[in-house]
Amino acid sequence: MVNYWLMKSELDVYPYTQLVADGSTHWDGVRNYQARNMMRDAMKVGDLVLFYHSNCKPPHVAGVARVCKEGYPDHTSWDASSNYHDPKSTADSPRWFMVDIEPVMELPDSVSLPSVRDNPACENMLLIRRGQRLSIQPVDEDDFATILTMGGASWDSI
DNA sequence: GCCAACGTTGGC
DNA sequence: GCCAACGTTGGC
Repeated sequence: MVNYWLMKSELDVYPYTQLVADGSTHWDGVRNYQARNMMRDAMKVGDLVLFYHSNCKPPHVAGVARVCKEGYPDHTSWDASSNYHDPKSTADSPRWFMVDIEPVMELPDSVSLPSVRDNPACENMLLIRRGQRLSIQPVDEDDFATILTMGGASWDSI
């Protein structure tokens, strides 16, 4: 069974175009337990991801990605030279986990946060819930399909 | 730059 | 275990 997710990336830190250029990437640096648990336990190879650009005007869903490697320890957590270093995490007892994702397709039309907020079909999405900060969120299949349509795409284009 | 929301830390 | 202080996220 395929699950659906939304992953946030700051536009000026790691945009979707960079994922396309890289071919795939490991989603390191997540230091939030809820997000970690999703990557460690719930995200499976083949799951589809809405790639969301935050910290830009307007924030928007830029493309679709796919999980290509399931949860494994985030090695940056025990790398003392990394910005993401956590002294409580070691290679023997890793505290933080990541997945790998690969690009599937850039949306023909990016889907802005205001447009999601204005679409009644999206009213239950976590993304527009007040105070919602999670950088990785589960997405219902219906909502995933709605965003695809709003982005000028469809299941056939995946 | 501001600030609301929320997670984490650490003293008690 | 409580809770105040602090840090971070992220839209605006």
